[in-house]
Amino acid sequence: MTISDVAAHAGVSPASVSRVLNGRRSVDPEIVRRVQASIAALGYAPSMVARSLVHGRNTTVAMVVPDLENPLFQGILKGLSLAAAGDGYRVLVADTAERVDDEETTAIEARQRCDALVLCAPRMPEAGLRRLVERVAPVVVVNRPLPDLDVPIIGVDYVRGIRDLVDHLVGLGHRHLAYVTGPETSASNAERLRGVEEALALHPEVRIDRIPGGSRPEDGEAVAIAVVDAHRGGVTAVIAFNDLVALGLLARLRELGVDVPGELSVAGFDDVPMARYATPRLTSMSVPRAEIGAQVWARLRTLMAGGPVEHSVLYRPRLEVRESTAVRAAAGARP
Amino acid sequence: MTISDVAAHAGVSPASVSRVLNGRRSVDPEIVRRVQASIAALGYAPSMVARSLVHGRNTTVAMVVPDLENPLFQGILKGLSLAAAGDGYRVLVADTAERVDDEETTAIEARQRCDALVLCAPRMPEAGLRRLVERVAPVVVVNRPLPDLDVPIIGVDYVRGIRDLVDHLVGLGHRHLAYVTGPETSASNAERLRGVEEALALHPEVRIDRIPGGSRPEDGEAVAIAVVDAHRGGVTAVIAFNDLVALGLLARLRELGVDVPGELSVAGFDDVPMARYATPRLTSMSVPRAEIGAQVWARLRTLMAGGPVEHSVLYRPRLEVRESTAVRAAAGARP
DNA sequence: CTGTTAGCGCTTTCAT
DNA sequence: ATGAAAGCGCTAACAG
Repeated sequence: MTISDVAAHAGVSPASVSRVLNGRRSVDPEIVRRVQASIAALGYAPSMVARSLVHGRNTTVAMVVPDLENPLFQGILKGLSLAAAGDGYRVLVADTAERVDDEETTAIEARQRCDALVLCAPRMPEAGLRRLVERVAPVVVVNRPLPDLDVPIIGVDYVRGIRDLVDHLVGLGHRHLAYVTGPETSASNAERLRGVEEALALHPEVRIDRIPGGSRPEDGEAVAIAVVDAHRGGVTAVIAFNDLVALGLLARLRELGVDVPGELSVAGFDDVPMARYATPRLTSMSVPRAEIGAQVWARLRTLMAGGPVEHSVLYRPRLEVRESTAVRAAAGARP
Repeated sequence: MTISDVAAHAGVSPASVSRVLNGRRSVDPEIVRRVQASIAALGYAPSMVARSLVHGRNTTVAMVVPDLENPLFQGILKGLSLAAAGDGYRVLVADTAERVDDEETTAIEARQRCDALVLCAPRMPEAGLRRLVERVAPVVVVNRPLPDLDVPIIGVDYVRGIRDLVDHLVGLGHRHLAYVTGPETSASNAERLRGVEEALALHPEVRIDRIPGGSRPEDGEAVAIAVVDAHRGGVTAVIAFNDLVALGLLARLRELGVDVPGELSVAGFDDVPMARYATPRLTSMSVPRAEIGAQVWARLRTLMAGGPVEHSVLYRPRLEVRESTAVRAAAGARP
């Protein structure tokens, strides 16, 4: 069923059908009527593919993520998807299932199907990422600083976020903290660690231990024993790599009989939707997921329109104080 | 940059380039070498769109969901996306942002861009859904029973799930339960209500009140007061529409000083990833999200290959007993 | 205002 | 084994 069938049925030329389809105003109302009738009668639907070939674009963009189950990417995807839809674009998702080795191939393949690409690749080695980025333009990168590269980057200021979080904890009287690290190769973990360093420099009286963790709730549970040990060693507040880890940690700490925040304060990062329903409600650094998605779209759209590489943006996470962090108990207050 | 440019550069015909590109074996090794060299030299990448036009397919399928932030759809999307990727297909997502009125248009539009469609439309009126389904084939429907319609349906047996959950609670000694309802128009809420009815018929000694709720954590929080009232009225166990509601409810109940499961048992539905990290860990009915996505893909693939409408499947939720449900306290045990 | 014509970039007979 | 040529379904000049 093609545009010619409709044309034949309506007794006009394919061009006229095309005009009607595209709402060109310079068409005799009578023809418009006939064409529309034929379209309805035949149940015709235009081929977006053919149209794409002519126009040289898809009105589809791809987003590559390491894991669709991560609330951070979900939120960004949602924001991107909604913003793009506002301009008639759709989003194709490519989940690399955390397989860093497949990321480049996947990204290139996804890009070929679409007009532009959004890259979330927190673990890809920087050199490879740089090479890739040059190859798949127009592209916007999420959460990866790439100095001197001509690409819009929408990110989160993890360094500052961690500093602010440490400030909060220090303000509550804590002097001996612990940071449960994320995945070794995670770029945002590296930034958080820089945040830790900067906080240390700013607060000479403070100590921050590192406890190897991960990025999922299971990792948070697994690290609970180590956290308890650290607590025995004097740690009174712990910052988890992200909320998922914090939530897992919280669950396990409760089972281990640790009172949060009475004995130990716990904070997360990302402010996932569930953070505020945890027990106790989790203090976290909020990240504007949907807004990031929308900004990604804005950059992408400009790029696709042949516009300049717009300014990158770094969102400063906002502290959401809830119940899981509290003033340090007076020394010796613990039974 | 087209295939002809490569052909010119390599001094062969476009047809030969195409053959090389598609790995046809009947090509002189020397030509293969030259073409590959030219491709590399020119940095040529084939146009998937042109290829799609010729082949009449996209190798892309669309999935329409009411809300990308819902863990149920996220899991299905992930499963679908991975399974499809295994066959070289990608998934395009269309989030209708819960606007039921836009669903039909969105679905049709998304379908036009892709080779097939996955429809998650829990609130669309059945008549409209039936009409839509006929229009967008090949299509697979998720979580909506559509008797007598020639469409594969992958769903969850909510009726049975609720019955099993009630059985669990009754087995723990509870006789007066409450069900916090989901959205009025939700098809799966209707099924859960049927489950409630059947359970009632099976357990004449049991009573199940209905408390108007919703589908999100906020709804769970909002309904907490009503739940406490019901508890005063004798209810000892409550089933929430889903885990999100249960989690919100749990958080609020704790603040209201209600001991779960000591005074009141609480159960959810869906077994979202966070359920097992709640306080107390939430008893729930587990639903195989990723598996549903994979099955959806299997059906879709058969359909696209011109195969028959394969059998629909209904997954029976599995009871995950955790800490939030317990034996009913002896009468009068409450202080 | 409408129809004719020439592609968009690729694959695929069909000859050679 | 290779090339020429005819489309896939649509849009956009360009005539008329």
